[in-house]
Amino acid sequence: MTVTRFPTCTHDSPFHTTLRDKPKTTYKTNPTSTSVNLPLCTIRALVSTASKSDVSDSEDDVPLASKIRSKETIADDSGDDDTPLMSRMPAPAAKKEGKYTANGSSSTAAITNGTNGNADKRKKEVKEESDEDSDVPLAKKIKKVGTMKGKSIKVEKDETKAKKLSSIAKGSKADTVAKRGRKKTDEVDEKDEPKKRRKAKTEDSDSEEQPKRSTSAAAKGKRVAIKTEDGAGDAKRSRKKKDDTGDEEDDTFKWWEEQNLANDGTEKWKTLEHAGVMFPPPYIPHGVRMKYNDQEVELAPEAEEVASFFAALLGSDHAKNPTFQKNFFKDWQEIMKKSKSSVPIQDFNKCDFTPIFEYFEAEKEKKKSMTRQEKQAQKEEKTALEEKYMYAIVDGRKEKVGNFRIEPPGLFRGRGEHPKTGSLKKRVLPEQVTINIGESAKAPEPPAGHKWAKVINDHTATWLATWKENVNGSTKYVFLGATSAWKGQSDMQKFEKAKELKKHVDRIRRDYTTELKDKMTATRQRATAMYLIDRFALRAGNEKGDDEADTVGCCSLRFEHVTLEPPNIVIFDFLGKDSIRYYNQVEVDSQVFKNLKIFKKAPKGPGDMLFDRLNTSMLNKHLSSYMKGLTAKVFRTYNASHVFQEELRKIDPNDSVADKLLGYNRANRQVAVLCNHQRSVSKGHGQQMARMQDKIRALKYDRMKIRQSIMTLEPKQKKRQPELTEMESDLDEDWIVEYEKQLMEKEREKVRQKFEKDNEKLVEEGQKPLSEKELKSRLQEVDQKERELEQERKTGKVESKKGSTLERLEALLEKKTEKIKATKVQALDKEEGKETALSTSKINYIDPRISAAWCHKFDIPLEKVFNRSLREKFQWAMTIDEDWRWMASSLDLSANQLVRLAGFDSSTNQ
DNA sequence: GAGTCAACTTAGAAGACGCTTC
DNA sequence: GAAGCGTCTTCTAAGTTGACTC
Repeated sequence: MTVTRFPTCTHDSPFHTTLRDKPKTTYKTNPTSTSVNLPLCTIRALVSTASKSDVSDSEDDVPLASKIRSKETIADDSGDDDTPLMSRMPAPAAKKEGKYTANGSSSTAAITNGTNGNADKRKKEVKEESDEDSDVPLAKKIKKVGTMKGKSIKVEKDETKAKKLSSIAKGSKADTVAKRGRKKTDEVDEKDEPKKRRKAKTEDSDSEEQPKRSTSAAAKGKRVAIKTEDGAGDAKRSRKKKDDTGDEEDDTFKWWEEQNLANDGTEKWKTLEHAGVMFPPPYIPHGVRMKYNDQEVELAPEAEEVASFFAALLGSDHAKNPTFQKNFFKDWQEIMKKSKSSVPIQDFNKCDFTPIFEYFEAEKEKKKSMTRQEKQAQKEEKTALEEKYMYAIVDGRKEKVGNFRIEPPGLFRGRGEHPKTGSLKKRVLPEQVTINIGESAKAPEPPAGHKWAKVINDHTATWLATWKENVNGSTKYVFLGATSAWKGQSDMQKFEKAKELKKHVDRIRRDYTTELKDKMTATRQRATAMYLIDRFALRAGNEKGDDEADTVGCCSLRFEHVTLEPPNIVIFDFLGKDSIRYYNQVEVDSQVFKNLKIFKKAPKGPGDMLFDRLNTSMLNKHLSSYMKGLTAKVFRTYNASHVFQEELRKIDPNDSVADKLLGYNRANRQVAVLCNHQRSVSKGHGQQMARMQDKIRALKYDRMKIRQSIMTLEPKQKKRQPELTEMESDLDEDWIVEYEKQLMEKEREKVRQKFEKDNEKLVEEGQKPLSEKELKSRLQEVDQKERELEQERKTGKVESKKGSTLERLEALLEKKTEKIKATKVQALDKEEGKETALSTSKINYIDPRISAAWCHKFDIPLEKVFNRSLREKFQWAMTIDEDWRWMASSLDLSANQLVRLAGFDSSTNQ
């Protein structure tokens, strides 16, 4: 039995094999297999681990996974102090002794807390420097701060380089100065903190707001200090400078520079203006007749509209889904009852929607063939109609609205086995829509002849409009866009909360480990669930209704979702959010294994809840006793960001930018795998992979020929370099014969083309074209080459070109080997990435400040890791705190220290 | 404490867009 | 300039969480 784990992880990481809903047998494959058609788990493991050197060619025939494993073992044994959090989860004995404190954390703690050997000296230095700094005239300080603020990381590149050079020359003086500044602001922050608490208490008697205050204290404290110095607190709206990334100039409210952000969780705005929502255009009948029982049918416009919803999906998985078909047909018939069709439609199987489908296809083609100008005109027309809805004015600031369009009618595309998939989503009328707007603002006009359900002025809500959809009765909202202050603040608070968890996580782990053995079943269940959420990034798992898809999370796991294989292997196999399959085969703590065995014990059977004495609210209530606002969800954010930074630490600082980026993407991928973020495989993926595989084989063939040339030229090399005699993997006699045949065919084609081209040229120049005899002679040369190849195959001897030397051939061999490695990595990367979606983790789970700091540290242009949308969404992370960037540029901080300072390292746990 | 609901975040699919290659 | 492909954007489904009610 092979435990499927990520060989990359030097710890008992929560990485797992993640698979779509496919037959189980497909995945229970030996991960050490070398077959080209590697099982996904293996490929993932290979890619995530394979670095340039990992895809070592000299070990070509050794299973890659095995190679990686052995490497991993070495890494494991190295006693690396920087072992990530999860590996420091102690073995049971250590747990008993309460050895949860991270080993090797002293240096880290020292960096953060200033408690290492030189700490006192440093403290003194810092204090002196800090005092010194306090004498700097205010105007100068403002200037100093000002030059750092508001610039993109890339803009600062040269400045950073200069700083680095300067600090090398002056023994990191720049660094010391920067630290001095940080220390000073920290001190200010500390002094201010009790005041802030008092103020907060006065403002809000509800002490539950504490975490929000700590959030602002952590992140805004320094900002507050800076603000106090530069007196720019009233800069409600600052103009973003156009950076060299080509981004447009725009108005951005830099809320992260504000001192007094509305943070009490009640009032979100004082004034709010917007233009309401945009309704989809009314249906215009196309008049194309579908067929019923081979007969053309004339439908009333309402019925035609619904039929068209289905027709547009012909060929898709939805249209093939029997539940989808059934629900659509039922709702369509209801619509048809209201109007008359020329032929009564009773049986779905007799319906032929192809004519409508073809009509849509033709329309698509028409659109495609429009000229550039026509397309542009259409786009401008659309923008003109939408413009007024695109922005809202919140407290006098212009903010982008996210989804101002009312969802158009259509067929509900429920995922997985949603019982209501295919049901008709009816057209939303203004009478169903509630508008939320400021009292002083003019309420938007509803479409002519209509009125709004309600117009309200709820200052505690961040939605601009809401309505209820008819299929599931769920509430839909119009919110501001991701770049808005509301969303940004909420995002930042989320990451601050995750950072805060690091202060508590050791205690939480210690406690749940103890509670795994508790007498009370409910407590043991809770502890076991916490273990699973923490270790495998499972979602909380609310219970679901019968009218929803049967998906589960941790608390809602059932008997059949967990298989136990002694001594301590657990196989999870269930459908999670969006009906994405979660399959993971893991080793667990022996007590967890025992508990799961008990929770599955008879009379429980399929259909029974594993944690029958636990639910998400009980779990979250318990978690919040450790830290205000701590819920199951926070563990996902915490572990994702933590894993990400740990993976970044593995990147060699001396690597090229391209290699660093490869490392960055791999780190991102690890997080995506951890969180089970999947995507569907693109249509052409198989073909693309086959092409890449062909390319690798062709390169190996070339290398084989070079090796043979070396041995022919210098037979003694066989003894000196026995690997020269090794057969290339993936190449066999049959393949070589076929390949050479193809090669010669291509060669002949080239000769013919060249011959024709030569003749054309000659004719152009008024000369006599070459004779057919010449062509024949040239082709005979290819025939000769083919015979030589055959001979080489038989003898294994390859005559090298004139002037070839051993050195040259060896250089050529090395080059070819490098090329093979690079192509293999590329192929593995592609294969691994085929069903892993990186964007979800980047958008939602990884603290953008880690990326920003990393880019800054290694001079990587930010746009290489964040596209324009992300740069806008995460603006707060780029400019919020000088220290993040400053830390990144200081030379005496290692990459490891850097990421620790980014705040996601468990080794700083208290 | 179970049930319900509002309000928000997280998620993958699909469509749009733009770059590269032939 | 058409095709192929990857990336970005939009859309909306599907989660989580906390408040409220009984």
